Amino acid sequence: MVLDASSEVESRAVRPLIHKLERFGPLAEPERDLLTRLAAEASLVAPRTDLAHEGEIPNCLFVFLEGMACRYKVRSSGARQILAYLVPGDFCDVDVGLLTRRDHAISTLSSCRVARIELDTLQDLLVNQPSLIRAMRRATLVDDATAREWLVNVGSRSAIERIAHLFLELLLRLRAIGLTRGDSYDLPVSQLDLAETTGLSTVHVNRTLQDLKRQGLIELRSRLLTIRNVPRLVTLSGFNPRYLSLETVGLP
Amino acid sequence: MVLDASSEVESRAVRPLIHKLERFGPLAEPERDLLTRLAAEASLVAPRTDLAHEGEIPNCLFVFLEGMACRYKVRSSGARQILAYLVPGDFCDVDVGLLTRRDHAISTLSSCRVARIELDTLQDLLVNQPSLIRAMRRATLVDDATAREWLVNVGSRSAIERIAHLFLELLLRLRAIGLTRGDSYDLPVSQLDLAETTGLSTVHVNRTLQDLKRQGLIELRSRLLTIRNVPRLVTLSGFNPRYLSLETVGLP
DNA sequence: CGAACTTTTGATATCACTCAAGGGACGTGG
DNA sequence: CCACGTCCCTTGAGTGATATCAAAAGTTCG
Repeated sequence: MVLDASSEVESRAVRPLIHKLERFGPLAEPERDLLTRLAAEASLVAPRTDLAHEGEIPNCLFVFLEGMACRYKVRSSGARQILAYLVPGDFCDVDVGLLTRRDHAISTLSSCRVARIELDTLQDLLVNQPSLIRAMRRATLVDDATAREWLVNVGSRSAIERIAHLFLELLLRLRAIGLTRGDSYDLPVSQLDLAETTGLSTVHVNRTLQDLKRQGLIELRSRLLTIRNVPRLVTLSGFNPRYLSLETVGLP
Repeated sequence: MVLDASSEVESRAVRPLIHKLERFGPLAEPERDLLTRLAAEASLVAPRTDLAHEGEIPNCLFVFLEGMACRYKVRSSGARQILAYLVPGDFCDVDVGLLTRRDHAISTLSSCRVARIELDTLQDLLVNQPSLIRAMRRATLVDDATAREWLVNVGSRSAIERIAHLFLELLLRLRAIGLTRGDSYDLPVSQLDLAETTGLSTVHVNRTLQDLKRQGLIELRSRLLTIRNVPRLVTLSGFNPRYLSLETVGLP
């Protein structure tokens, strides 16, 4: 079977997802085929595009194959709080069908490749692909644990610790799906995004990044982040990777 | 059938749970019986007792029938962050069987009545009580939404807003299970607990509470909280109850 | 009645915010 | 290819909200 150029891209794009789900148990051939077919129907979405709005009645599950996206809420004051980062292999809300209205919005940060699973299809999976669904539920439990760690982050860490912790989390999550080179990875987000993630002002994020650079802990230029000293960053932020359930990836 | 005094207490204790689950669809008689039998085996747990520890391999699901408990994490520095409050009718982790290790601990705040569902039993429910499990999953989605709102709380609200928001959330959650009298409810937590919940220091919590009292917004004496002016507290904290999915309860 | 915990107060320190403005970088259109 | 707009990043100065430290006062409970 010969693949043309565009379907090659699509079949490559599904790898992070399969990679991720197989951490929770092997997938059968039909399941992998199913996911590959899914990826073939994914579409490209521009940066800063809302995929789902707060208050909306949800009608599909999103699967992220490329790029970076986020969940967020906006307060009546206009302040935005980013609640989670979505990286390739991540998806939103297996139990979306049980939801009446969304309590938060979902938006791309960079340009993204995103697949959608309609409610009908999902209903079918729930009945006929129990092992796939089980893997997805496990992945959701990790997402929940990550949300809790974020609460610890903004609730009890200093500015420099928050940012260091976030950078280490992303290092491990991206490494787990093969999207790092050494201790470097693409971080296609602005300092405003980081501020809205960590509950800091943009000015303070800027100064804290400079601090991290001055200490020789990171490099960050044109949206490429390099962690220069992982162990010191781990110590600084009190990072304990257990919540990510990524034993196989590990820190150097 | 005659109930003795102690089983009367137990059958009363299950009401919040049934109340809560029935918000997501009616329960069949056998399901209610099942829950009532469950409650009959609940035990009393002293205040400040850990029910589950971080790092542990979980072996049961907890169901809270009376009192107040919490999820929390402790940082290596010793700082504790409370992640969620558990009130009567709440339970922990339907998918607990898929978990390898707990990423956080669970502890009582006040004395509590707690039932346990062993993994075997839960496995059975998952197969044989789909509508009960569906109701429980819906409840879990609300818990997730609540966790997100807490992230907004500590990430972007001021001290007074955080505390006001927390008090309103608890007012609605407790009202939904019939544990308020007017705008008053038992809040069996110390100011240290509130500090660890909101990411503030105890001293600042104390001063912020005084501020709320001085403004005539709340009264708080011997662990009984009365909200004196709900509308003003709503405005102050930017409280939007939608995330709780409690349309039926409402704010005055 | 004493020990342990919790709440309260005062004084001081600091981390992070706000406001304001300047300096890239990048894309678009003339 | 330059001019211009729009983001985004950076810097400075001043302020403010919240933390820390220390100790007193109140509460609970054996």
